[in-house]
Amino acid sequence: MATTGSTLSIKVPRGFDLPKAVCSYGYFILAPNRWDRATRTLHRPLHGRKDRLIHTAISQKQPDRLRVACDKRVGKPEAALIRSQINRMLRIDEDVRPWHRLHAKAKRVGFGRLFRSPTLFEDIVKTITGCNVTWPNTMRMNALLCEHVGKGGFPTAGQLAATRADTLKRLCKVGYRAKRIVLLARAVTRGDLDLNWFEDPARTTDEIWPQLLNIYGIGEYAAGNLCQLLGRYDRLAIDSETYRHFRQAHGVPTPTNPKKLHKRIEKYYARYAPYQFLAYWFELWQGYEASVGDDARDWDAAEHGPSFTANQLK
DNA sequence: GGTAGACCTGGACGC
DNA sequence: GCGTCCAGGTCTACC
Repeated sequence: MATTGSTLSIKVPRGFDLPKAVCSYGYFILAPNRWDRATRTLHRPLHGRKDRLIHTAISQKQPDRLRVACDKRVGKPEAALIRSQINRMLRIDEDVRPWHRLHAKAKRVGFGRLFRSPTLFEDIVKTITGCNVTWPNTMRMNALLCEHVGKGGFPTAGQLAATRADTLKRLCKVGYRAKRIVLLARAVTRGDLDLNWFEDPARTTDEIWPQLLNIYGIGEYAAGNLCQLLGRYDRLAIDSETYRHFRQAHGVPTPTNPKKLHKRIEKYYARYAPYQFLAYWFELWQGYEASVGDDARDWDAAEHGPSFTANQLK
């Protein structure tokens, strides 16, 4: 880190644990995030004023605050931008107490904050790159998006809107997803799709759900995943991996009709309402850790990344 | 409303 | 080395 940079401090609530907040959802493995397991530091380029890239190193030396080392000098307005993005990624402001009252085991191990991206736009693109593809391929697409379009950071909507779908397909190997990503980026930059609308806590999940499905390329699984990324855990994101997990964890035989299993899964997790997704993800994540044989905080992206796929865990 | 096929890529496998 | 098949979620055309 250059000596000409700035260091910021972010206050965190009691019990906040940076490694647990980071290593809680697969997106922490995706570029441009980089988790240094030896130093328990998250390295992440963020966008400052006028979209300039600021490389940050986020660590927790004290229980009540995070230390953010920036490679550039940042003024007050830019520091606020950086803080707000880190706040979103780590869900620092989210109140996990109601969830912990409902799930004693999750409380005991400090599980409750799921890692996400600094912007909803990035979360949507990451969700699209996670659909209909194995996890190592998702890792590759995100790395190539950052390398070829984002100039090292995650591409902004403006950068992606200015890219042709053919170019994206060729350089970033995103396949048919290229058109979906470019259309999304152009809708955002034109103002046709207001992402702030989705972040408004006053909206109900029932209001948000059909609007998510209206986004080209977002189906039921992706919409469910985006709901949890928006802090709404009352919808599940059911995919082939959910089926695999539920069958294994709950001793359910492979059904002849997947729709019946779908309903059974929804019925089972309804007991944790409105935190169905957290309850599901808690089970799944513990299963991953048991399978890998390591605490998620000690995972290495290259070594453990390929484990995140139903086929590998059968 | 339900369903089959296309969309892409990387990896596994057989030859 | 080449061809074929498979996994993965969403969209579209068709019945």
